[in-house]
Amino acid sequence: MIMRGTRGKVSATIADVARRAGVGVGTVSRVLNDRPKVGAQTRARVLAAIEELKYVPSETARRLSLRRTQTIAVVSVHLVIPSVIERIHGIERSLTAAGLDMIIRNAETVERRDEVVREIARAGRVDGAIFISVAPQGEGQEEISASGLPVVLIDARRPGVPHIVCDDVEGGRIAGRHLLELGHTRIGFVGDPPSPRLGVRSSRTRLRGVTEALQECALRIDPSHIAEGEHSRLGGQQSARKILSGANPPTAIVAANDTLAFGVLQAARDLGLEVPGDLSVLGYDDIDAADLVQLTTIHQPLRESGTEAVRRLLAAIDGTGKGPLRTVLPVHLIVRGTTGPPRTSL
Amino acid sequence: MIMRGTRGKVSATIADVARRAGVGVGTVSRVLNDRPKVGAQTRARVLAAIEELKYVPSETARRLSLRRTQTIAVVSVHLVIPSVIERIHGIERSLTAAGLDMIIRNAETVERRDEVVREIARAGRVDGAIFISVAPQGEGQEEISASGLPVVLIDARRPGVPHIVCDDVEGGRIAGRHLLELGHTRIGFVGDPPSPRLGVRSSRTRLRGVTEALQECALRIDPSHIAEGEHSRLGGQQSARKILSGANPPTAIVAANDTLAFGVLQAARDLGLEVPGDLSVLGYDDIDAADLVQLTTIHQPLRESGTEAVRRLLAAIDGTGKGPLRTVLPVHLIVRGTTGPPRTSL
DNA sequence: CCAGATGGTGGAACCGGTTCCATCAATCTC
DNA sequence: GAGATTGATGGAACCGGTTCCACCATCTGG
Repeated sequence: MIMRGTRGKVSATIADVARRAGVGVGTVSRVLNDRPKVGAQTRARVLAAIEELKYVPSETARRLSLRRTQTIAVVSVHLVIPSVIERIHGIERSLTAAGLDMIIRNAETVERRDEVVREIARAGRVDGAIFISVAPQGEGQEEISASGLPVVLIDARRPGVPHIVCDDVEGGRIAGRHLLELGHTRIGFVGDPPSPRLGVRSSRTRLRGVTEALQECALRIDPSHIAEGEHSRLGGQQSARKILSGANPPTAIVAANDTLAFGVLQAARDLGLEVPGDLSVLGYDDIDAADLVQLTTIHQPLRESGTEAVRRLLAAIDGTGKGPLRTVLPVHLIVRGTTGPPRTSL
Repeated sequence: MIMRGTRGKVSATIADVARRAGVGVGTVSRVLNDRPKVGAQTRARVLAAIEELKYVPSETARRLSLRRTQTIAVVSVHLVIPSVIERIHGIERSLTAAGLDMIIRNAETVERRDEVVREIARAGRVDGAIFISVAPQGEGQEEISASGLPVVLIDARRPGVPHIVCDDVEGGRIAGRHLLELGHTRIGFVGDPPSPRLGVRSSRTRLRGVTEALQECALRIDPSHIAEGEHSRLGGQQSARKILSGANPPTAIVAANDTLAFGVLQAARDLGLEVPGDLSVLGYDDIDAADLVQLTTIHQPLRESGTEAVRRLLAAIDGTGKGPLRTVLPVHLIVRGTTGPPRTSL
C-alpha cells in the first residue's frame, strides 16, 4: 500500500497563481524567472498572487522541464577519512552558494565504486559528478564518458578528465628536505597500498618526491624502509613495525597521510622509541587531529580543493570554457613536535 | 544563454520502449515496476526492448509523477565535528540501501539554520529531514510542522517531534561512577555553551548524570569546577584552564565530548599536570581520535543513531506506524589511559 | 495613413514518467 | 450456455513547470 502526496496541504501550482492573478501561466513563469517582457502592473499582480497563495514552484517539475537535475554527485572513498570530509566541506559550501544540491555516494570497494559509477552514468540522475580520491575505471569509465556527464576528479588522475590535485611530488620533496636538513640520512616511508585498488596513486607520488629530495643529496631510500598497508592507523602501525624491526632501521619515517602517521607513532611507542629523539615522524594532510598530537606534517589546501572542483565542474556544465585539464594546488610544511635531529648526530 | 540537454545522446523514453516492443506505455511501466498482470511473453519482449535501447527511466519524471522526491535532507551543525560525521555515515548507508538520495545542509549559525529550515519546509524539496544536533525552532519550526514534512531529530529534542538520543543522563552517571570508584571526590565538568544557541542540550544532560552519580555518594560538584565554552579544542582548553587555576582544583574532569576533552588534556599539559596522575580526564563520544590519544570516554552508538533515524523517518514517510516519540540508545564506558586514581589517595 | 517593429500576453505542447479506466479474451459459475 | 469474474493490455489524463508561437495593441518611420 503506497501513500501518495496525501500529507500536508497540497501546495499551489503555477496555474493557481495564474488564475488568481488573472494572467496566463507563461506570464507567471516569466515573472518567476525574472525575464523581461512583463508589464510592471502585471508583474505586481502576479507577485501579489504568489504571496497570497504562499506559492513555491516545484523543483521537480522545473527539473523535468529544464532537463537539468540541479544536483551533482560526490563520490568518495570511505566517508570517515578526515581529509575526504574536509574536501566535501569545501564542496558543500560552494554548491550551496550556487543553489545546487549534492548527493553523496561512497565507494569503499572496487565493486561498490563501479556500481556507483554506473548509477551516476545513467542519464538524468545528476548534472555532474566530483570524485574524491577515487576515479572511474574500466567499463564504468567508458559508460560515464559516453554519457557525456561532466566530471571532475580530486586527488586522482585519469587521462582526459579534468582533475584537481595537490602538488604531491613537491610535498614529498619538502618532507624529505626537512628531514635532511635536520640531519637524517636513513629515511623510511609508510604508504597506502599500491596500484590498482581505486585508481589513486598519491601515496606513490609523494614517495617519489621524497626520493627526489634524497637524490639531491645523493642519498636513496633503502627498499626495506618502505612499506605499504591499509589506509588506517592499524595499517600504519604494522608497516612501521616491519620497517623499524629491521637490522638498520631509519631514524625518520614519512607517512603518506596523517592517519598512517598516527599508526607510526603508535608503533614507535610500542617499541619504546622516543619521538622525535629516536624517531622523527612526518605526516601528510594536516588534518585536525594532527595538531592534537603535535604531528609535523605537510599541509594541503583540502577545503580549497573542494571549492576549486566545484568551480571547474560548474564551468563544464555551463559549457563556459574548459580550463586546464589539471589544476595543481600548493602545499607547505607545518613543523610541530614529531620531527627533530636524529640522536646519533647530537 | 542557457544550454539545455544538448550534451550526450538523448536517452530513450518509455514511449520508445513501448513502440519498440509493440505494447502500450502502461505495460512498460508495469514491467518496470514489477507489477503483476503482465503476460510472460509480453514481459520478455519489453525487457528485450529495454535492453536494446539501453533504456533507463528518468528519475525526475518519476518523481514528478509520484509526487515524491526520493530524497531526504540531512541538516547538521558544522560538518567537521567527528561525531556528526559518524552519524551521517550511518544515515548514508541506510538511505542508499533504501534507494533514497540524501542532500546535506549545514547550519553552523542560528541564522543559517533558520534559512535552511525554511528552504526545506518548502513543499516538494524533500520527502523528509533528519536533524543532527540541531533542531528547528521558532518560525522555522512552525513552517516545517505546518508543511507536514516528516522529521526526525538526532541528539536533539523538541516536543512532539520524534527523536533519537543516546542516554546522556546515564552516560553522565557512568562517567561519574567510574571516577568515584577510582577514588575521586573533586570532579569538574567542561561543557558546551548553554541554552538557546541551536536548540540542543546534551551537554547539560550529561552534566546532570554526573551530578546524580555524585549525589548517590552524597557529593556534589563545586560550581567553580564547571565551565562551558565553544565546542572546540580551544574551548575545552580555556574552560579547563579556568577550572584548574582555582584554589582547590578538581582531581578529575569530565568533558561533554571528546573534542573538549582534547582541549582539557592540552590545558593539563600546559599547566604541567600529569594525566592521569594529577588529573583524570574523561571524554564523551568515543570518536576515532579518542583511541589515538588513549582517552577514556563514554562510547555512544553514533553510526547506529543514524541508521535508527532513517528507519524512523522511512516509517513516518510511508505512514507505517508512528513508533515511540523518543528512542534512547545505550552508552557504555571505554577505559583507556586518561583516568586513574587520584595521586592524593595513593 | 499604413506597413512593420515591438512590448506584452495567453495558452498549447512538451518534458517522461504513473495511474486509472475501458476493452477484450479467456475462464468460471450455476 | 448466459452472465460474471479475472487477466492482460492500450492509452488518455495527469504531475507542474518552461518555451515557443500566435496574437493584439501601440508605436515608429516614410
